[in-house]
Amino acid sequence: MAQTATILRTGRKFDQVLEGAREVFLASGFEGASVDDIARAAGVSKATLYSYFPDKRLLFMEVARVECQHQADACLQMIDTTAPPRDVLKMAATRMLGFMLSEFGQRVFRICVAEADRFPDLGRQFYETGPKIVRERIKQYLQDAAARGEVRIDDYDLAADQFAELCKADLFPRWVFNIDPHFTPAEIDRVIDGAVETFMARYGV
Amino acid sequence: MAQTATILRTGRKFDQVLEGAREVFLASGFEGASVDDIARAAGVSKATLYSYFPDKRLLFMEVARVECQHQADACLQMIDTTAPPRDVLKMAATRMLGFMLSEFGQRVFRICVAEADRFPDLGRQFYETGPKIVRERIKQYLQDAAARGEVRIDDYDLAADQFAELCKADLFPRWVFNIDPHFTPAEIDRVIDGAVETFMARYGV
DNA sequence: GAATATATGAACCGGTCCGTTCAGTTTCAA
DNA sequence: TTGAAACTGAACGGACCGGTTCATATATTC
Repeated sequence: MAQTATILRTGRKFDQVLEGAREVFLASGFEGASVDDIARAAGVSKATLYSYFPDKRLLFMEVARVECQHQADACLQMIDTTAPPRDVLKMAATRMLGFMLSEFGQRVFRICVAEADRFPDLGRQFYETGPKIVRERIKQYLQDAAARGEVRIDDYDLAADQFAELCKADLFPRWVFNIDPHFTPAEIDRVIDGAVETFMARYGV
Repeated sequence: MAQTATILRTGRKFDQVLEGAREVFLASGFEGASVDDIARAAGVSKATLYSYFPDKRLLFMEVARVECQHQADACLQMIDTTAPPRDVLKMAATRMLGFMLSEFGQRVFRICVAEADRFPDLGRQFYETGPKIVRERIKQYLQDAAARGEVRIDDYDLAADQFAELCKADLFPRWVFNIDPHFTPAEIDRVIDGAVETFMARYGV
């Protein structure tokens, strides 16, 4: 009979399995990770693993779900939005790049892109629990700042997207294409300052 | 004895093999493409395929090499750089996005990201035969325009990178995260015009 | 301490895939 | 026409992988 293909959350070693899967999936992607590897990394027998998760795919989706949830939680801590625009933007840029350039952020991005065919919702889920939240925050801040007369913007959506993209100048191609994926603080500051400067040149009062 | 592991280019069906491999690799990536699929797509027996290429990996690398070469050739046709900056930038943006948003450009990008571990040089090769060439062209143009007093720029590298990133605002996240990867000309124009406007607000005289 | 739930590990199955082999066929040039 | 080079198709070995099974062992609960 068709057993309900859901996830069993009770049991002593559920968290071990999830943590091992997280580790191996992040390191090797979906296809590259074998279930035996995951069981070994989790310190658990394969039979135990399969007693919790009906198949590899659902295990992967659960790992992705939890990671996206963590990301969303981390995004909730925000910045002092009463400071001058240049300072707020600089803080926001620093935070965004901090995540984007982290080992973890890069791995997640790679997996989202690589598994886009196999898991069409993965990218969406990742975007909505991360970039989208940040984008909405920046947009909200820009609207408030405009009300205070600190900036003048016609298209808030585009402005927020532009700022996010400006922060990736130079850095993003370098790491995504594996050219020189090692950044000094000076290099990052150069990009952030340049992004703020360009953004304010267009939208500052 | 150790046969030299090089590629045999003579033979009637060499091009067929390469074309079949191109088709299947672009559609399915490296791991997703089976050698049997490629042989079938090429209309060639697997034995023939292996008489030309010592293994799947080298076949993939040769396909990537040829594609990157084509990309480099396509980049050589450039734009009328005597026009006003706004027009030149708009043309350049249209060309860049035309490639980036094309089915082919998107597939290549996905494969570069997905196979970054297996083929560390792939991303570099792709970058140097495409984005880098465009970047150098834009940089050169900006220097010429600055000499003509049309723009005022301190960091040409950063300016070129910023412009390229500005062109991706909104569009890039939407397709890379599979959110709404269908763009109307109006949406593209909005981004391009916004990119030119922001760029010129910062660097225009 | 007995009963029950949970975990083990090793073997196993069906499947896919890469790469090889080989006897037989087609192509092509001399 | 003849002979060598290129090609075919089908099969095969060996490796890996996802998922299952089961007899045994360990932990928990009453």
